[in-house]
Parts: sequence; C-alpha cells; structure tokens
Amino acid sequence: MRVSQFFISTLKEAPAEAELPSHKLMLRAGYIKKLASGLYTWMPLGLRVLRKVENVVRAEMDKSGGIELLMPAVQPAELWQETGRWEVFGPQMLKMTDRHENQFCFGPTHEEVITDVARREIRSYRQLPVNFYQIQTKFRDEVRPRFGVMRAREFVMKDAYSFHADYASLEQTYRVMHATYTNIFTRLGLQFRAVAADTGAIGGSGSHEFHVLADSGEDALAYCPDSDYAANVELAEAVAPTTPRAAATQEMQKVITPGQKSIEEVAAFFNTSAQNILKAIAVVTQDGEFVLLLLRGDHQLNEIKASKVLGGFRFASDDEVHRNMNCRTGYIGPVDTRVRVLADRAAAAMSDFICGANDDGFHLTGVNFGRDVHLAESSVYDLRNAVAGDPSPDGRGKLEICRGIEVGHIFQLRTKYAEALKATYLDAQGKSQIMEMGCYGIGVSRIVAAAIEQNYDERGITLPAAMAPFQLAIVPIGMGKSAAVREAVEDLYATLQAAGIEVLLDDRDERPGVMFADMELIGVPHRIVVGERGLKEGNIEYQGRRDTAAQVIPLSNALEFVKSKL
RNA sequence: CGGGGUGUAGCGUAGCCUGGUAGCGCGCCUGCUUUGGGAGCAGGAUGUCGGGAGUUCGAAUCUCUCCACCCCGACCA
Repeated sequence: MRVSQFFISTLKEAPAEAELPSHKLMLRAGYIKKLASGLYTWMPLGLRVLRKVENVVRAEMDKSGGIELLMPAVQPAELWQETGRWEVFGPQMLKMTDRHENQFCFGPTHEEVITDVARREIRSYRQLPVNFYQIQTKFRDEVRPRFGVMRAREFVMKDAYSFHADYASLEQTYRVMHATYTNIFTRLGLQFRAVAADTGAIGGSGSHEFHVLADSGEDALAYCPDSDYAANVELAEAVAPTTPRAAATQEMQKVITPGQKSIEEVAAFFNTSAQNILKAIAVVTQDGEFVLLLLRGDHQLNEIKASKVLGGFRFASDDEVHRNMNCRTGYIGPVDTRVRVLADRAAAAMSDFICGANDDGFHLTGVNFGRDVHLAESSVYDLRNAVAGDPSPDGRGKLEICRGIEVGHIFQLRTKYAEALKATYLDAQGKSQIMEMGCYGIGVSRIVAAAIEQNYDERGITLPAAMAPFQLAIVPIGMGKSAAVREAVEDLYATLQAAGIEVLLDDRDERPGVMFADMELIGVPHRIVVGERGLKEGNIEYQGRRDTAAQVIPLSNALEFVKSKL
C-alpha cells in the first residue's frame, strides 16, 4: 500500500475528550473517529487492525470446531418476551418500532436468536453437540460509554453458542473454548489472565473471564502466584481469619471526636491504623429494611457478595441514616442499635476496636463483640473484597491483586434459555430432552484498545505483529529529488509486495521527521529507510519499532533480512 | 440515573471574573526556498463563540433554559 493511495490522518495533539493512553493514541493515529457518545467510525487504518483481530479469532474458532453463521442485528421483541428478558434487560437495550408498530431491539446479545435457530434446526441427539459463532456488531445502551472503543455502545463482538445433549458434553466444549481463548490471546501477543467470574445477568453456572492485564483496567483480579487460583475480586473469597478473636483488654469509652467522620480522619485522630476501626455501612434491602454492614476499616465492601446475602440492596441516604440511627453518617456504629447488623468475617474477629457512637461528634473506643455488641454467628458473612496478602482460598500461598480489561467471557448457561424457548431434541431412546447450552464472548473491538493499552511508548502505538496495521514501512528520503532513491524504493516495494509482505510505502515525499513520526505513531513494527547517503554504498537501514537504533543492511539482502525479522 | 466539570476554526487553547473590533499555536490552501527526526519566508481561507430565550444602546463574557461532551460512582465484551 502506498500512503498516497491510502488514507492516514494523524494528529499532533490528542483531543481533550480522551483520557486513557489507548484512546488518545487511537484518535491521534487516526484509527477511529467519534460520531457521537459511544459511536465510532473505524477509519481505514484502525479497520485493518480490527480485521487482524477478527481473523485470528475466526481462525482459532474454526480450528476448535466452531461453525460461523451471521444473525440479524435487529431482533423481534417476541423472542425476548419468551425468555422474559425484554423487561429484564432494561434500558441497556435499544428498542425500536417498525412501520407496522411491531417492536424490535438492536441486539445486545444473541442467546434468544441462536436458541430459536437451534430449536427449529436441531431435532436429534445425532446433531449434537454443535457450536455456532458469529462476529458481529452489538449495541448496548451503556449508562456511561467511555474510553473510546474500550466501552462503546456499538461494538464488535465474537459470540459463540454451543448446544449439547448432556452436561458432560457442555463441560467438554467449555474446556475446549477455554483453551481456544488462551490460544487466541497468546497468538495476538497479549499478556492476559483467565479468572473465575461471576455470571451476572447472562445467568448460568460456571464462568471464566479473560482479562488483558493493564493498570488502567476496570476490574481487579485476585490471583495466587503459587497456585492456579485466579478470580475476579468480585468473586474471590476473602477467607475467614484463622486466629480466634482476641479477648477484650480495654473498657469501652465514649470519646468526643468533633468533625472526625472518615476512617482516615478517625485513624489519624486516635493515632492508630484503619484496621483497628470498625466501618459501618448503612444499606437498605429490597424489602426496605435498614441494615448495618460491618467491615474492618481498611477493607472494602464487596457489593456483589453483599447483594447475594441481602438479596439486593442500595446504599441508605443521609436522611435514612439519620432517621434510623439518630445521628449522621460518620458516627454510626453497632452498639445499642435495634437495626439488623451483619458483619464481615474479618470485622467479626476484631477486638478492642473503635467505632461510631451513634451520637454526632462521638466515637467509642475499646469496643468488643459479645460484651458490648451482640453478634450472632449467623450474622457473619464474607462481605469484603479480597486484598493482596490474603491467604489464597485454595490454601496454597497468598493472593496478589492486579488489574485487567475484560476481553472475553465464557459461560455454562445450562438449560436457562433452552427451557424458556423450548429447545428440545430426541435422545437415543426417542425421548424429548432440553438442550444444555454454553456461550462464549470476545470483545473484538475492545481487544484493539486493550492491546494498545498494553503496547505503546512516548512515540505512539507499538502493537504486536499479529495486530499491527502493516508489517513494514518503507520511508524514502528525498524520493522526489533522487532518481536513485525512487528506483531503489520502487524496486524494493515491488519485491516485498510480491513476497506477500504487507508494506506501507510512504511516498508522500514529506520531510523525514514527519514520515518517521507518523509511521511510529500508527504502530508499524518494522521500518526500512532508503536514502541517497546509504544507497551510494548499496545500503539501506532497518529499525524495529521497539529498537533504540537503526542497523545498516545491504539493499541486495533486503528481502531475506526482512523475512528473518517478520 | 446521582455527583462534579467543560463547550470558542479540523486539533490544542487565550479571552469570560470586570460586557464594547474574536486572538494564538498546530493543521489546511498558494508561491518560493528547504529535505536524515514533526522546516523557513511571504501571502491566504476557515468561527451561527453548543442551541434558544432574556437583561442591555451593545453579550463569547451576565441571567434562565435546553443540548452535547468529559470525569467520579452503580452495569458489561
């Protein structure tokens, strides 16, 4: 490809709307252009990268027995009403009405459609198992789209759905998909980690997420370096303390603490650390019951765990706190209160601790469970996020925490959708049975952003070879002036093209600095510079995108050399 | 949806407090010079100052309102 016949539009400065390095660089390199919130045009350069990802995903899916099909983006409401998700999915689903007043949605996912395909097409156990997949545009009306294509409303997803005669078959395909995803992310050249995950709204039983590791990732992952244990912090068990609660050594005292509301303020006030302070969080359950959740001061509430215990909850308003506790947020505590109290296991192991006195401007010190606060065994749960240094739930070593960007998620759906949509088959005995089902998603467009998040430097994008928009850039110096350069470059370009290498020839006759900067920004992993200077000796220069210096090579050896580098 | 913030040329921004000619850098166009790390000189084009309403002799600037976008929280590939 010649730059003059392609389209690149780079920016020196990143638009102010971008925050993340990947978002800034994708805009600066002209990979994407924003149309509206969460809606992006993939410009020619970015599209090449997107296609590379798609092709790797497609190749690995095909290799593992997946069968590609393509379902409509627009889906009829009736199908969603059958599974009850027309209402459940809520405002995240973009709904529309056609000219006949029939309702449709722009598909946020395709369980309903594929299960409809399966129930119409699959009649016999002889047709099972089968694993259909597609690479297609989804639309989810995200509450807050952000970070460019990382969390866009319209995005490209690979979604696969497998159907099975029994659970054993589902488990087998699930394992195959786990391995396939591992192959895909490995082939793309990404650092990633698979973790046990919560099933969320999709439902089902077993589930793993695949995360590209990046400090800017929105998810925290707990993993154990000494074992295979890895889980999303949402799910990772914070194991119960092994040492029993220490006996009380202090008397309970009420201390005036004006203006000291946050854990940090109180810790500083008493010149102690946060882990000696009991944090009380006021929530309201779905039934409207006001409940206090107790945590150690240095721990964070895990809302998913709490939600499972309480059956859904929201945080209490300041007004509700005042009404139930007779004091303000910041001074609430479990002593002498009539409201229900639940404690995290680590909080329940505390003794001689500090907590709010349920009196504005006062805290209690030397508080102890049993003596000062009644805490039933049945009120103690795992309510907190696991933190680095916690024992691994598998009992082998300690947890570490890292951050990741979720780019893949696999589920064992079991019979949830097959049952709702009556997807059945006849078994060997001629008996009608419900199909078992799995689903496997990859955020294809998100991978591009996540990969850049992991691969950039101060000069721009440094994508791994498997994803780079072009393999090699040729930068001629003074092409318009020097016939020798022009001839050498055209010759080299033709040779490399013929060898099947994706070459980008910068034939703009720009100043060298401009061409270097652009080729580096857009992330071409290999570069050849042809100038009159080197040509006199029959030489050209090669530099890898991550190399610190160029190396001189003979022009006559160019093809062979380049091949060895790719 | 709750909280915070921002809207001035393709991109980055100044001006707003204290109302009075809309400015700068990059990019773009023309010409000449230049050609190994985002060139120099000369000339040029591009703005309903987010929209609407109001106050005022006069509004980018003050007021109200709507909209868009960004950031922080609850959801997800």
